[in-house]
Amino acid sequence: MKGERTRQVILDHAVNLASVEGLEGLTIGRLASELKMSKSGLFAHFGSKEELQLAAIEAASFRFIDVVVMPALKKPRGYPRLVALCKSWLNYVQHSVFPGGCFFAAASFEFDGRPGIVRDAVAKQMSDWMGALERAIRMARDEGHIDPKVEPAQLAFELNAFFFGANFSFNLQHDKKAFERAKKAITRRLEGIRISHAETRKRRGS
Amino acid sequence: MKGERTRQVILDHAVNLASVEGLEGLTIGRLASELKMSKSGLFAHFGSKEELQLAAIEAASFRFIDVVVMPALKKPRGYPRLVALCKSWLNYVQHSVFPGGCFFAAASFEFDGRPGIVRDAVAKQMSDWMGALERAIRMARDEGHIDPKVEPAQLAFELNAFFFGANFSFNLQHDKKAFERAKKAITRRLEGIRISHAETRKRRGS
DNA sequence: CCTACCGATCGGTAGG
DNA sequence: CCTACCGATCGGTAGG
Repeated sequence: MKGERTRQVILDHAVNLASVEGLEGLTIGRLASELKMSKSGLFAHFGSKEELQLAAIEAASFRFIDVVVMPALKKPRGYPRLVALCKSWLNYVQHSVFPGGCFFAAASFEFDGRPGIVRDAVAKQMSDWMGALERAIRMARDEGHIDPKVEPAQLAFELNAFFFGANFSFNLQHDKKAFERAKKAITRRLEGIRISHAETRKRRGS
Repeated sequence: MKGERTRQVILDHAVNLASVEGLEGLTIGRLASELKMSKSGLFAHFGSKEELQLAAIEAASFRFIDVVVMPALKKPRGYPRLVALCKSWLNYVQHSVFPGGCFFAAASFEFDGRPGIVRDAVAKQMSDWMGALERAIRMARDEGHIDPKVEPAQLAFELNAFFFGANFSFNLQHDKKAFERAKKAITRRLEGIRISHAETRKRRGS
């Protein structure tokens, strides 16, 4: 129906605006005027600013999954998928999928000092993402592609830190070497724990 | 004089408030009511919200230098000072020197998608900090404490990413292992490029 | 989805 | 440093 389509148009714009102005800086008045709607007409779709924020977080997560996670899932599980996930994250920031930089990095640092259900929703999205990253690492380990002593949560922490670092260097510092640096850091870390094909076969005893 | 003292009290509070609510979320009205001053009396110290934001950034930088940079400078240049800098950064977040988490990490992600002089001031503070980190690395290299092939800017990028990662895990995720993870990541990276005392003497030909 | 409105708060000013 | 304001905008409501 039409109401649902309008809602999607609103949310798409809300997500872009929030990535620049923050989830608190996102205002119903500005959103309405940019979309040439009345404030109350737009407001009626959500019922409160908090609901709008929660809906924006959900919409941003769909976009993130679409652009970062899904393409990587086409790669075979193990080392190739893990590398694909890292590459598509860096691409996602490089192509400014959200105009103000990574929506979730911004939201994480905006809400990390405040309580509330918006913060909880941001934290949930981030731990879902860290969980996905961890699973990709665990699979690579179970496939015998990386050192079995690797702790998935530790490596996920480090990779995510490099992603945040790339987002920071690129968007705040406008450093052209941001992605080169992040790639170098990630590659060194992953190559350091990689097990060669020959070694993988040997370990499997095949 | 008394005006200057009042100004410091205001800025001290402004910095704390901004670390939680963001530099845009910092409002003159709330600041005034928490300090039991009139809005206009407080306002007169700065002349505009933008000037208040710039003054808060400067005050935050003094606090940061005091707590993170100065103590590390007491250590001998080279590897010990580099390690001290990393440790005091993690301590700084662990002890919540700013109640809402690292002021500069928050400000970086808040302003990374917007133009203006506040953004420029945040970017300047961050590149000053990255510069200090780079210098500490370069000294360690020049002292023969770490592999001469290390690129200071690359390593500074990586260490800073781990700091942001620790801030994220600790403040948003309330992960008790945040600092353990960051320490492990930093230690592995630094130990990997470290040159032993014996080796340092040999390379110097002494 | 709209117009018309509400009280509260925003940054900022006048005048002292 | 204050009181007393200003226009603009905030989130939200009434009624259609």
